[in-house]
Amino acid sequence: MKLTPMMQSLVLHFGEMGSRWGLNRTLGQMYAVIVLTEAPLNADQISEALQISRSNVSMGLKELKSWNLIKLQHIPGDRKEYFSAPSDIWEIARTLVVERRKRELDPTLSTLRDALMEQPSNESDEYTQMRVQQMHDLMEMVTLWTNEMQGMSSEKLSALLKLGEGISKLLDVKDKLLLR
Amino acid sequence: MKLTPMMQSLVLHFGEMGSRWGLNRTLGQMYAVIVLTEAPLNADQISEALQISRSNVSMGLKELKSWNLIKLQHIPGDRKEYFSAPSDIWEIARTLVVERRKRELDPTLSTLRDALMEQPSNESDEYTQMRVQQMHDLMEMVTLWTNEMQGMSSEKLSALLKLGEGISKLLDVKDKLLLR
DNA sequence: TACAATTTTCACAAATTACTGAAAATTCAG
DNA sequence: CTGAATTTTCAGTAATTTGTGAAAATTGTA
Repeated sequence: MKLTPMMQSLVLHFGEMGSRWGLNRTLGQMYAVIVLTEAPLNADQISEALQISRSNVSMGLKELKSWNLIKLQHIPGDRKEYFSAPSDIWEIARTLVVERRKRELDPTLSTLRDALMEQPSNESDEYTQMRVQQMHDLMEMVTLWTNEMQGMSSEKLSALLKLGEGISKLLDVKDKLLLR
Repeated sequence: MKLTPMMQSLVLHFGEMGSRWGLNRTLGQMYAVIVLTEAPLNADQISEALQISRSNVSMGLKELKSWNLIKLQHIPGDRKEYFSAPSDIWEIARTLVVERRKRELDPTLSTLRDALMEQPSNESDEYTQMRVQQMHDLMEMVTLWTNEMQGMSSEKLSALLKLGEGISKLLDVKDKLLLR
């Protein structure tokens, strides 16, 4: 499978970004090619398109599966496995958010809770615990929020994000309503 | 500077997480010790606390400065430079969000725009462009949203996050109000 | 200005992470 | 059940990233 120049440059860019997104170069490139191609792709096609070894593709697919970012499908009369990305970009975004939260927040939340259970050994530990408490509360709110996001339809999510600066005004309105 | 066991374990944890947060182990540890200690710290203290070389600390501080995560201050009668984190945890969160956006979204947004300007070479490129458009729109909304966040006070931000599942209901209410 | 204290830079070394090819394991059509 | 097709694993290697010490640059006081 040969990539068009447009695809080529997008794939290269997503490769660069991959590492900044907690994935890595190859994973970024692989996901780019899967997301940006309409037809489901098999491992050999990805391997050829990106000029990387078949085994590397296998490992990458394993990782993408663990992120729930790809869908496996079969094509009648073909024994190979084909992969595609969700057609709804909001579904991809929701998945990315929840998976990153799992990896970036959940373990920390648990460590922070442990620290809060400990007995402070001196006044310095007391300050530490105070900060830990603040971080914990903040992260817990973010967690609740991302959970909420999981239950929202793409339409609703889109409407929420479109609010943009409106969110600030909406909050004010809410306060007014409750003050009555 | 010797770390208490509580600090020690928190610092180790934030080291582990550092790499998942787009920083790296040392940067995570450094920021943990700065955030969790009340008094401002100088490079030698950090170097000693984390058992890493003075030059490594210097590079780490440079990086933390570029993230706007630390404040430089001077202590009367001492020529050394001392660093501390903002006391408001929400300020730290806001900074993290905007800096990650700069690194993780802005460059991609620009690449996506470039791809949208190009002339599709065939129907496959047309599909690609359609997806690029979707990603672009989504990322632009997120950008607007994070900008909005920058202008919000810690109190308001906290109130917004506390809404939790309330946000969904609030959105419904908003629609009702507008439908009248 | 001179110089000691402090910070920064940078070439190299160490550590970590990613990639490959070969071999093992699995899958499924006949 | 067999065996060819396909996927996965894994040990070794390659590439990248991170950390160090020595030297250079900067800072600020006397």
